[in-house]
Amino acid sequence: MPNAENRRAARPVRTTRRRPPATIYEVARKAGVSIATVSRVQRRNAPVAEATRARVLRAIDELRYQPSALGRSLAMGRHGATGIVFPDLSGPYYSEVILGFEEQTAAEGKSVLILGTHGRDQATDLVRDLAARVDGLVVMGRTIPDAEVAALEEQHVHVVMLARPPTGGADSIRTENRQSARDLARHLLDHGHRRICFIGDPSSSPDAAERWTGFCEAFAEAGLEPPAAPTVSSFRETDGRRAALAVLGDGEAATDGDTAGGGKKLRADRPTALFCANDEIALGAYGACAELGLRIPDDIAITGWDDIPIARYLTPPLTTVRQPLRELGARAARALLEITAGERNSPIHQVLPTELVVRASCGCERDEGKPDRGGDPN
Amino acid sequence: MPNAENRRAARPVRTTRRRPPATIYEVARKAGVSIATVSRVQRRNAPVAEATRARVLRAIDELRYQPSALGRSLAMGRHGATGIVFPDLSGPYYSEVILGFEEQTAAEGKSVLILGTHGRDQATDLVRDLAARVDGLVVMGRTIPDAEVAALEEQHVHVVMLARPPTGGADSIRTENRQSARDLARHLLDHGHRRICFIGDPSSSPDAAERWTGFCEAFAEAGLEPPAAPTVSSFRETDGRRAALAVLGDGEAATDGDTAGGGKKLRADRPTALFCANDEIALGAYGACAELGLRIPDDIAITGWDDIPIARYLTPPLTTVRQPLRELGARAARALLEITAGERNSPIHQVLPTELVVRASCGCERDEGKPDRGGDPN
DNA sequence: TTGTAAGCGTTATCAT
DNA sequence: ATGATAACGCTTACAA
Repeated sequence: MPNAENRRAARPVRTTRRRPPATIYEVARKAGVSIATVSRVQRRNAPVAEATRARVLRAIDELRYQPSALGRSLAMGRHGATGIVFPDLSGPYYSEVILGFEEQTAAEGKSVLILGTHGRDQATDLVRDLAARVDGLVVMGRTIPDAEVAALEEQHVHVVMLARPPTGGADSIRTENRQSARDLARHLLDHGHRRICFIGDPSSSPDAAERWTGFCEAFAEAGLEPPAAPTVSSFRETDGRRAALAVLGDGEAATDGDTAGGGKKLRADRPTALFCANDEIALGAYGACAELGLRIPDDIAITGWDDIPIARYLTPPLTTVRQPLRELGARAARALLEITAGERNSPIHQVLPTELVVRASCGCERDEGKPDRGGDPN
Repeated sequence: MPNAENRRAARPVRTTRRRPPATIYEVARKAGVSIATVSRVQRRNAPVAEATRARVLRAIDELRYQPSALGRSLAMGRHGATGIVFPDLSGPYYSEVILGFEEQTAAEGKSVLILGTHGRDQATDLVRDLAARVDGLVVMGRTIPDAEVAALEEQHVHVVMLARPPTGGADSIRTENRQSARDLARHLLDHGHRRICFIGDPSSSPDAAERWTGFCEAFAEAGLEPPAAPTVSSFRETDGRRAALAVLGDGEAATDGDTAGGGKKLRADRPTALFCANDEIALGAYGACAELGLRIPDDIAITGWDDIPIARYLTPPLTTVRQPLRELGARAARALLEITAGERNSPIHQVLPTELVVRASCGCERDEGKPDRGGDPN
């Protein structure tokens, strides 16, 4: 057995001599009752005589007793916590989703654990470990393979898929992509553009894949031949810049750090519009155009996706597609809370609508109001 | 708000009848050993015969055994998790800090719990509850009162203060404010400005208070009389706009929703420069100026704080002060990991340097390169 | 090298 | 209304 002696003695003195936290036993002894009674006093429902309750309460107060979350969870068989897993945690996308998720979950008195896999190869282990600490978790996109999701469910961890099509018996919450992409591409076609380049990586995420599909469908509907393939780029600004430079410039080395850009030589067959898979890529494209001396939207039209806060402040303001990010997180939370509470035993699948936000970067003149964004709390 | 119509209804019951997760006992029985041996196989250090280990490993695999984090934590007396508490979770500030915090903590194999108090009055209870689930936690700014921090330490929860001066025996990590604020205000004075207005709320956070102090010191150093008081505003864009409208306009109702603004009438004694306590406020000020027909920086200079991603994309680009946000989170994590690991028993206090980022909104011409920002992972 | 058994701090089921 | 006491799943002296 773990020797209690050691535990309390060993610590190399932090000036304030702190005694170990009080347990339910100490409270019981001090109040002259059994631990069962102390426990009852804590759980509201149980019947306890007013007098006893008062005594116990006083003991609790004097001992500054705080029940052990561990002991309680073990006894009850539930963690009272949920987790959310993302491939990455940087950027406006995640913070909004997390915000929505946390708000809902905390309101329910549950704790929130977050995990970013950051492309680490032990991602599966990390997720598995997280799963062992929560009653259920939300997994985003292609963070982990389908098989792993199944394994998780096997382990009795309720899981909700975020921005990913249904898998197994898990709930799923996504935003609409295909139709919006089709509308946006159609909009570009209506502007008269014919050589439109899709910048993004359909193989990197379900969302990107659907945007690419919708993009192609717009061409088909217009009786046009869609581009054979997308110009691959991750969802990062620097990568977007590189990709834009590649399709617009004439191949002069466009190294990442090369501020001078690839010179001003432009490709003859360059596209007249760039359909970026997200706003960060569009941001990179803006930079590339600046380097190449291309004016937006006169020389080239650009569209993004997400409507991140920066979008409306760019010059020209970025035409994009807004996703209800916070709502996405909130719904994921609600779904998870429902299943962990056993209120539902058959999976539901939701697809939240997105909204085309037409600004000036596509060639339109329109613009609109101002938003409020949360901020530095200090 | 998206419609719930698309919630697809019930597919019969969850088909997979899931048996409860395997325990260490089942593994032991299946492998023909004692639970102690199974436990030993899991903790690497313990000596176990190769043959036995193999048998146990196989049983673990077949049973898909995953040790209970609860049981383990209870037995070991540690949670293997840390928490971080913010007053709010929206905006670029938090996401960056959290990112830095999570990276460090996850790398150590520990889980991360996050909590936003969102001004809820039960904030203290929420924090106390969180504290019961972690080995230590980081508390930002004025989320909870000093007394509560002390109480937490009493409960054996290690705490690290973030963006807040030292309290009790807790570690503290902050960014430099006073000197930078002085430098920035001085810069404005050097531009010839004399009526400079500080927009922010010193009473809302230690950071804001220090910025106000430094701001005033710059005047004193220049032999000038500093403004008597700041123009109070929370850290939000809408509030910043309202405040800016109040000091610049001549009092026409500047209601929040009033897109038309307060007309074009300007105050005669209006300031020639706005020193905003953070970038969000500056953003609101930009909007206010647009409404009032004031050109930046010709008619009025504006500065912010934080250097949020949007800052460099504004027209004109915003002069501001950059804080090492991710580093702030990372350091907080490291400090926490050190104390929970018992590697240190006397508190340390760090103040990270900030960097003045001069762009065009203050009246300077300079500008600089492009950044990369994390993003939508889909 | 391996097994036995005593905790860890709760909740919950019995009796009383 | 209250008290014993058995779980809950694990780690770890100590014995064998």
